[in-house]
Amino acid sequence: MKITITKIAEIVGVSKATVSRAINGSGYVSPQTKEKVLQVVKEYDYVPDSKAINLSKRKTATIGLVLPSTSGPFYGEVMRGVEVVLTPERYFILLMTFNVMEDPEKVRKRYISLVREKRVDGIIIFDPEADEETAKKVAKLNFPCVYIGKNFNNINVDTVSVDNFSGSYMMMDHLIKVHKYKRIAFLNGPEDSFDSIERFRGYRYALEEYGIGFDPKLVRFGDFTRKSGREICREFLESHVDVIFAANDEMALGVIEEMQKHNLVAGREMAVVGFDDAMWSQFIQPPLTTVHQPMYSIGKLAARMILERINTSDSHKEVMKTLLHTKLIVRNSCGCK
Amino acid sequence: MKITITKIAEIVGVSKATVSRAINGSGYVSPQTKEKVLQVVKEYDYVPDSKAINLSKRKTATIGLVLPSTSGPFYGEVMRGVEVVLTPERYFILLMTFNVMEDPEKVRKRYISLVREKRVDGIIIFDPEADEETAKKVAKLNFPCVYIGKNFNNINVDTVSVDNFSGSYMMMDHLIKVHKYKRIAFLNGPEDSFDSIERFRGYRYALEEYGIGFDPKLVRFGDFTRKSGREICREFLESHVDVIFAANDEMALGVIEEMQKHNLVAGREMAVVGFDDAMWSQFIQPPLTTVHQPMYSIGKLAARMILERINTSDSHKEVMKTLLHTKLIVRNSCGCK
DNA sequence: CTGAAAGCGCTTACAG
DNA sequence: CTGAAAGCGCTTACAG
Repeated sequence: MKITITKIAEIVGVSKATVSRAINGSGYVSPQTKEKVLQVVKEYDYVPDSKAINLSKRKTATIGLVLPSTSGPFYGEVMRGVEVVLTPERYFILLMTFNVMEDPEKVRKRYISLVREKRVDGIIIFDPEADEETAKKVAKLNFPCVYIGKNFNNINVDTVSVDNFSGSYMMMDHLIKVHKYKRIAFLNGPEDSFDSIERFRGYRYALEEYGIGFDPKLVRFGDFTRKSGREICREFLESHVDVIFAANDEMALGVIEEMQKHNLVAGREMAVVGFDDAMWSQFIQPPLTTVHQPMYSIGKLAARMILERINTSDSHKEVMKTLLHTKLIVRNSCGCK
Repeated sequence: MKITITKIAEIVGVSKATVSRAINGSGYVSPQTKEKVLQVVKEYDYVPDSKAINLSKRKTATIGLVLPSTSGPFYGEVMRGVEVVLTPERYFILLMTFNVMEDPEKVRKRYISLVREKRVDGIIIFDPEADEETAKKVAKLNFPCVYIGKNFNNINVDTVSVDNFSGSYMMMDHLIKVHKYKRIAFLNGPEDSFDSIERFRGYRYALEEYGIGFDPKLVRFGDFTRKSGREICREFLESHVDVIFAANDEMALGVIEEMQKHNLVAGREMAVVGFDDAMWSQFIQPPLTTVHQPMYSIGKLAARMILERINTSDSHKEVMKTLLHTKLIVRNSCGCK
């Protein structure tokens, strides 16, 4: 036998409205009535049904969080950041990832439904492969939403991402100023990856800045996997470069592994650096010099932006495009001791 | 101006009931009416509000998932397993972790509220530190729920966990049979950890089985951290043991690091093995021999059990206590090449 | 095959 | 300070 607010009201001998007010501390209730109500509530162990509250209040107190996967190097940090700001505000997190369905487009449809069905009050989307088409659809929903990792410049949607350009530049700065490297190879990521493009831009910019000629022969496209790191490493082995700057840690790891196979050690015969500061990057031999991405901060910021959107009724505040700084992590693979 | 089922009904010129039936494919609707309805639905881009559906159907189509943290070594795998079975069944996942609040008891209250408020249809709880008190409370709710990693034997709640005992035994079997080690130190976890207890039990059992005397001096309690691995390693350095079997990978890593400091390499001067198969355990030097826990399978199984509970109305099926097998991962730190 | 009506379990103006 | 009533936006017997 289910116990509802109606029942409590009957037992106490007041109206549902009063019970509601007593429980929520909203509106006036005489201390005596309030006490009586609260006592019966406790006695019957009554807890309001959130489904009814949600419908009545037209909100769900939950935020959707879409991630590329759960097991990746830093998605956990994003989650943590999101949680840290959302939990104290009494929001719940609805998780959705790409690591389940074959077709990413299905996931995109699914996260769009999430908001169209009003199952969440806002949504944080980390979808590195999202196309502008999708982003436009999302923007059109006119709903609290922030994209992580893509700053769709010409689309009217909030974003928070990392300054890949300056991160890459900082790394180059270290390689050139501290190590005096000249022949710096760049192991790029996929051509259409926004991150890759920015990191490559940082590479080129630094080259120019320091008056080192850009040599297209020193650039190769990989696909962010360890395997492509290995393969491309082989190609570079003969061309006598000072350092391979891989656009992510996975590929850097591949390079290091390939070198080991040839009895070469990274940081001695040739330096190797990465980007991401993956969890394991400090554990490999030699520990990897890389660029740390502030995933935790990203999560926190994204969550704050969502709350901001939810709480400001002015449905047309200007779009927020935020950029966070990276941090250079110097370990040993660059040649430092 | 919000578009609801009532509006659609008006436009088409039928009742809400019919619209509902047409959309959901429930009950009879003439093909003509159905088509008309669906067309207007499309035209106005109507999507039913899930909050209303939830209330009306008295369910939420979401499952709570409680995890110790998001960034840990294998929680991502649990999530993935859970998602893989829940997503095709059209369930959503509400995530809650311990990595946010100072006080774990608060989180426990929070996840209990989750079900009391009926915000979810079922809940999967991975809470290694949960006491019996909490488990009893949860059991009393009489609600689809499964605990991961604790098999509260005398409590009426579904559980799925890993067979730590046999995992530990397998490791011992390898150390003794393959490597002929005799002086096997055990670096235990916290005394009150259920996992530790079982792993220690496997250790002792194997010793007995192989007629190796149990030497209490070869057992130390750590706290599952890298730091305690380092500290305890020092104590063992003089006592000339063949191998240190750490109750988890973190501590094994600590041991290896401490050895390095003394210019000792794990697997040569002294073997070191762990338990967990943490993400990075294959990357460290030497790669760690350890016991793999099937976290992905655990996630899948837990999710299946929840669905089972939800779908069988017989509210009193017998309690399910499942145990999954671990797998020995032989790498090099045990002395294997 | 379709509609009127009750119901899901709350909240919240409004009136007193 | 409190209650009656409308409303949130659906679903689902029930009757026809």
